[in-house]
Amino acid sequence: MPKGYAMRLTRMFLPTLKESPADAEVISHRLMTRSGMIRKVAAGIYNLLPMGLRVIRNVERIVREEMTRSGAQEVSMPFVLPAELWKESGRWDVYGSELLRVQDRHGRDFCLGPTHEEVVTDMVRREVRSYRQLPLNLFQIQTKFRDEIRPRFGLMRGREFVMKDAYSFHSTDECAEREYRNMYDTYMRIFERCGLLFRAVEAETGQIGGSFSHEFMVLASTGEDAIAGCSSCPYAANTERAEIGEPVAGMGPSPPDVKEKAIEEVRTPGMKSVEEVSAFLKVPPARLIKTLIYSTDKGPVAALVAGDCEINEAKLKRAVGTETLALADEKAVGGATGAPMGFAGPVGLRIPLYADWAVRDISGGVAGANSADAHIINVAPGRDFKARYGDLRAIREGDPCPRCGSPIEIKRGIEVGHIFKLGAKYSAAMNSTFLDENGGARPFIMGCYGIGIGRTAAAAIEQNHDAEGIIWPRPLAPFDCHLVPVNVNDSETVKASEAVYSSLVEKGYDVLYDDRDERAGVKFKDADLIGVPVRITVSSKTLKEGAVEVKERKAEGARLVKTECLAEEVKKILAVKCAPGG
RNA sequence: CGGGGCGUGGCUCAGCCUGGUAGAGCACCGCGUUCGGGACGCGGGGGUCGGAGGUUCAAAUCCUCUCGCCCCGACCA
Repeated sequence: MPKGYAMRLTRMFLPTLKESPADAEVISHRLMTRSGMIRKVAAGIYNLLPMGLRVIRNVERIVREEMTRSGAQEVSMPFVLPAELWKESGRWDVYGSELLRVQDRHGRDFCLGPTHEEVVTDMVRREVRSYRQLPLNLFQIQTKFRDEIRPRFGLMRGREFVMKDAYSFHSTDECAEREYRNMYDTYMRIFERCGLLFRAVEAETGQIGGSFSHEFMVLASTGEDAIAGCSSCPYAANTERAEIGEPVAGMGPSPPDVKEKAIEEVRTPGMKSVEEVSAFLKVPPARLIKTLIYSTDKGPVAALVAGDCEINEAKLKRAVGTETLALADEKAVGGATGAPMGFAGPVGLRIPLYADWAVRDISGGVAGANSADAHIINVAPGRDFKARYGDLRAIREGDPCPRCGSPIEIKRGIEVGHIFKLGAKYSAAMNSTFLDENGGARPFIMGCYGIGIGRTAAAAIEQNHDAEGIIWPRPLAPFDCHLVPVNVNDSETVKASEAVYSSLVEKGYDVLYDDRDERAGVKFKDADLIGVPVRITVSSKTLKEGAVEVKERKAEGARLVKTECLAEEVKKILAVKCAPGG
């Protein structure tokens, strides 16, 4: 077995902090800063100090090994990318201000790479001519730059960040889907090896595009994403994506005894929000027909949802079949409804109406009257307006699972990985083709697969910490053992500590040796903060019994272990959940 | 991009309203005591108060501009 990494704390560049900097609001950011892993250089841009880099390298190593094992090949593409490629794919204009653009001395346009579909597509189209050279999966672990509107949360959401991105090229859909499943399985292995609690969920494709995708979410209460999971079957999806089945007719929110009456206009001065109208007219929110006007590339449309529901814009976008979708501004609302914002309703509207299933079952509904300060009551969908019905609302806790009908649970997660089946989106746009069996030119079918390296490390902390500090899962831990001599002025203690130090390193463990002349309390606090899985405390007290103290970071108490049994004990502790090859 | 807030020693912050010689805690250096959960005493070093301009006898403090950073919002009428 190769020797482990030995480090004395008196020699290590490890500035720990008692207090956390004022700008760190999430726990991983605070703990990474306090434990001397990272330091901020500018908004969303960080230095990685030795302790932080060791963790990042651990994530990278696992990702690299599993990607390679799955058949992907590592490459390295540039960080500064020429504008031409981005203009060719069309994204130079649509990516927006997240794309940091720069010019060289000749005034030529470049950008800092936020992702590498264009470059890899260009690379492959230059070299790959035949279906015989396919499939191909190329990955890199590399720095990206996205000029986020609001960088925050340390490594969780920086502007500059390290990402593993992989791109696969195929001659057929079936082959691309096979690779998608291969990557899905690979990602499962990667995050399992990282020792994280996570879930793979169906996801929206967003800016990258493509036909379907999954996100890999580390479960943590502080996560930025909400995920919907079935309480009894494996269905799980990002709430942006999660489907809701068509409800059985007659099971709507309205009481069945509401009599069908003719519509009637009522004055509702200044009552715009669902809450105001509901309270004013004494009608439950579920009987309001919330009408939202959207501007799309197919012109204005109206979206109808029950007053107690939230619209899901991704679903609306799909239903309308539009590329762009944005809530209409005051002017556009006026143009479509003839009324100021807050009084739109479906009755008499001359633009396409898209309605959520739940609206169909409303009787005695209330909606805007399309004139200022007025609503209409006794609205009956079907009688008073016609709309295209579908699943348009955001999923909620307790909604039925679209697969099995059991109640949905909402949990929070941190997106650490995302896989996409892209299809021919980029290859077609960039005229990137190969020759098939019949000698015909066809665009590559592509997939792309990303993992946020730094975010994975941050997510591990969000998921594994306590009031004292980080509790590293062993595979990501910067060290295996944290060796603490209680008093470095006691020669017996030092002698025993040095012996433990060299013997554990000799056996292949990475050992952090706190040889500082500090009080025990200071060393213990730092040890808890840094979160190395095993702490070994050496003191004259226990040495009298020929023993040292072993404490697992994640466990409560410590126990005495005879020095001659220490190696065996450490091996036993670290073997639990020890990753293959790690 | 809109709103709000903050820039004072390496870190966390007070001082600003009401202008008058720049402070505390932590960290750092020295000496001593202490030594298993962020010790104590004594002594010490370190800050053009983000930058520029203005008002004033006098500006960290008031005014203007500027830069940086942080928070909220920028989809639910």
